[in-house]
Amino acid sequence: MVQLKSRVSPLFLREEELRQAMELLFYAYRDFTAEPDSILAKYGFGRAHHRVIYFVGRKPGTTVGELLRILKITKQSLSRVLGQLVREGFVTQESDPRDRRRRRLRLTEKGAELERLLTESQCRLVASAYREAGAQAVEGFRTVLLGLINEEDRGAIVDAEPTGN
Amino acid sequence: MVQLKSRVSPLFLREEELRQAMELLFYAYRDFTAEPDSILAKYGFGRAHHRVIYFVGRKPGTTVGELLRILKITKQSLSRVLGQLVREGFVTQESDPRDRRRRRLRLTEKGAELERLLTESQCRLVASAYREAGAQAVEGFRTVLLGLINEEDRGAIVDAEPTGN
DNA sequence: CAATTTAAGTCAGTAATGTTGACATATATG
DNA sequence: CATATATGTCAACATTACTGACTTAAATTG
Repeated sequence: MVQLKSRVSPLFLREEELRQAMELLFYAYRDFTAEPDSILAKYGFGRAHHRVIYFVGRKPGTTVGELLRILKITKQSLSRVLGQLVREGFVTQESDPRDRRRRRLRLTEKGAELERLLTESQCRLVASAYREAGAQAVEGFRTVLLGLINEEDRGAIVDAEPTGN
Repeated sequence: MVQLKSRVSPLFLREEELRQAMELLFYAYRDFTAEPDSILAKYGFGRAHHRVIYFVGRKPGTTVGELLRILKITKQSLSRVLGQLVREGFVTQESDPRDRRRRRLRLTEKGAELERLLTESQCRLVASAYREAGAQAVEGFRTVLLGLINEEDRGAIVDAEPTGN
């Protein structure tokens, strides 16, 4: 089969390989978000809330502008979701003392709890895939995904060291 | 730094590693869908249309039920998008002669053209990431992503051989 | 200091994508 | 014939995103 196909079209395997990558990304993302989505639904939240909770938890003190650059959505879209999270006591805002235009965002204890719930769920999935795949595969996974990401953002991910403020 | 942190919490690197995976998936998916999204916008379509066009193009003769299992959305959600694609001449439906309840879906030439446009865009991105990463990394990428996917669906991706009907 | 830029927020309208629930039709199968 | 299956449809609604126009407060710059 494979021999026949590659004789007919030498590009077949290559295209097949690339299409497989696309499908893997689709299915993986679909399943990667399924459990968090169902947890969030219990809180009346959606995937957008998850992203805010995740990135604020990941880097406490993030500003609104930073979130906008990460999420690549409009200020108005973020505002709705962030406003809900603040009103419902999952996230706090406080002016940065050095530049009081900036609002530093942080999770409340309630917010941190939800963040843990969501992250633990995804950690289990990723940890299991990592274990099954092995360290070398994990390295390849990271390399390829990094290559899919906009160059400007690559640094932010690799460097990411939670500074604690 | 790393030494200090891993002394403080031996689980630090592990959790850090898992969080990095989550972020890689988020950023990669964000950037992976960006270009198709902007192409689709010119046609008045969105990501949902892309998925239908992609999977119908990938496996001509797919039925509605099969699409529903792949996309994991409701019949009503699919119907809206699929209906548009049929009405606007991107997809055709014809009853399966053996089981005339089933509608076999296929791309029209117009649909195939759009599919190529979208897939080529993503192919370029994936091919570039694959080239930079190397064959071994690609293998790891596939292994890990496969591990993130629901077991039931894993087979479908690996086996996937377009039968041409 | 005055003018400008930056960070954030707000109001209004619109669109895409998804959901539930109820029901209809055609076809296949036991 | 009764039932199950595949598909389609109507209606109402929620979430997430968008554009455009404007405001406020604070920092920066000439």
